[in-house]
Amino acid sequence: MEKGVNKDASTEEKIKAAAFKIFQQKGFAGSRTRDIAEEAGINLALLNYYYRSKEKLFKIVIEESLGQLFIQLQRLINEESTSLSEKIDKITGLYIDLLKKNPNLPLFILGEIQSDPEKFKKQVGIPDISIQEIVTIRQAKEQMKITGIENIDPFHIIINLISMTIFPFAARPMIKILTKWDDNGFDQFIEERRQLIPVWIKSMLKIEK
Amino acid sequence: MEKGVNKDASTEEKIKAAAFKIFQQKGFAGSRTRDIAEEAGINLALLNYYYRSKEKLFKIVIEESLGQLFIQLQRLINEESTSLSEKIDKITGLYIDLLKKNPNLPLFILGEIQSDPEKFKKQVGIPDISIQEIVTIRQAKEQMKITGIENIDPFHIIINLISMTIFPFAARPMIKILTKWDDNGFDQFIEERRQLIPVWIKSMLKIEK
DNA sequence: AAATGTTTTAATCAAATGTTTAAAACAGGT
DNA sequence: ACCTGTTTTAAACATTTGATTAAAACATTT
Repeated sequence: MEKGVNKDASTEEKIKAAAFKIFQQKGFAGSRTRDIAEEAGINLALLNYYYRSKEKLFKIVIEESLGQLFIQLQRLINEESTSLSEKIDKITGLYIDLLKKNPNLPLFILGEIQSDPEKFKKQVGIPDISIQEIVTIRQAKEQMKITGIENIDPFHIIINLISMTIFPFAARPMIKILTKWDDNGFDQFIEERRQLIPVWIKSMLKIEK
Repeated sequence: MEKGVNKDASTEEKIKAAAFKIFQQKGFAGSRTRDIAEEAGINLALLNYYYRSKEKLFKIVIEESLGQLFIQLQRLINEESTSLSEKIDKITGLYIDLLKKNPNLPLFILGEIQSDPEKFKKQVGIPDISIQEIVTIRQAKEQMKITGIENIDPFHIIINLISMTIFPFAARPMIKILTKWDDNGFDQFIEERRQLIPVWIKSMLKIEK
């Protein structure tokens, strides 16, 4: 076997997948390396053998989590051929698709930032994608020559889109408790929102103050 | 001194206040009893002397945190004299006022639910206040005899109100990183939203699908 | 099959951390 | 001044937990 390269990827992957799951569920401080090892079905020492330390493993999980979220987003926003209206549809859909696969992701990311903003800043290069989002909408605003929203910072609209899309996932456990829905009920609720959110956002762009 | 009653409330309060701060910032697992003791400026053993255990102290913090959030809300919603429009203004304002004082609160609560929903269910009686919110809007919907939203579950509107109000606080550290705002800039942003959110919500109630 | 490099395991270490203990300091009543 | 109950402190305890070690198991090459 080639030296030092192909170290049986399956074990390495198993650990990372387990770390993803546990970290997202419990956060960094709440996750024990033993839990991750057990979840991965491997010996505890292997975790350090492959990833050196809990911190390093965590950093990888954070980076890949954010990567999932931001890279796709960037690609979408930069498509110059698509209209603003279409972009709103697509961004909403993109978020929802991603979050349906990783419903714990938003709270995980936001929680870790809150618990230690400095560490986060160091570990992750600040993504300037969201800033591009602002630029996009700002341009579009002019393009559409809408009167009456001149005084509303388009950043509000972006935050609204993101809030209405992401927040229900962050609040999912609480919503499930309150409404007594099962996974299916929640899913249906989200699918309704997939259609509704773009309508609301577009109407906001037309509202005169 | 009277026996067993007035146990120098100041110490007990100091511990609780410190616990509030640390728990909300770091979460349960991320908080060390030593941190709390230091923050409170008291000897470590006093924490157990007054509150028996970290768990018990945590439970108190959770309960009072939720209390702040829900009790006021309930009072407001039950005011039969105020119109729906006014209620929307007031609920938005109430949330914002509360969150300006405790910006870490939403992420703290939601994060703890995510990390262990069962523990949370046990520790806190499920608040049925939010359900009343639903009822309120449902009634109002009929009152207003709005056509066209017959097929939109008013729960969506409530979630939108809550999302647009709470989420920016949950994302506050990230927003501050992205926009490079200081506390003041963020504050101004929120004050704009205090006025804007009710407008958006009311317009949603009028949108035909 | 011997040698060499890689992966896995069981056992152990050292530090962190929630909790307890025993004694001291303090306050109020007699 | 003494007693009694309360509050505070320093030290210690026991467990948890991230990390390491040394040896075993496995695979590949020669």
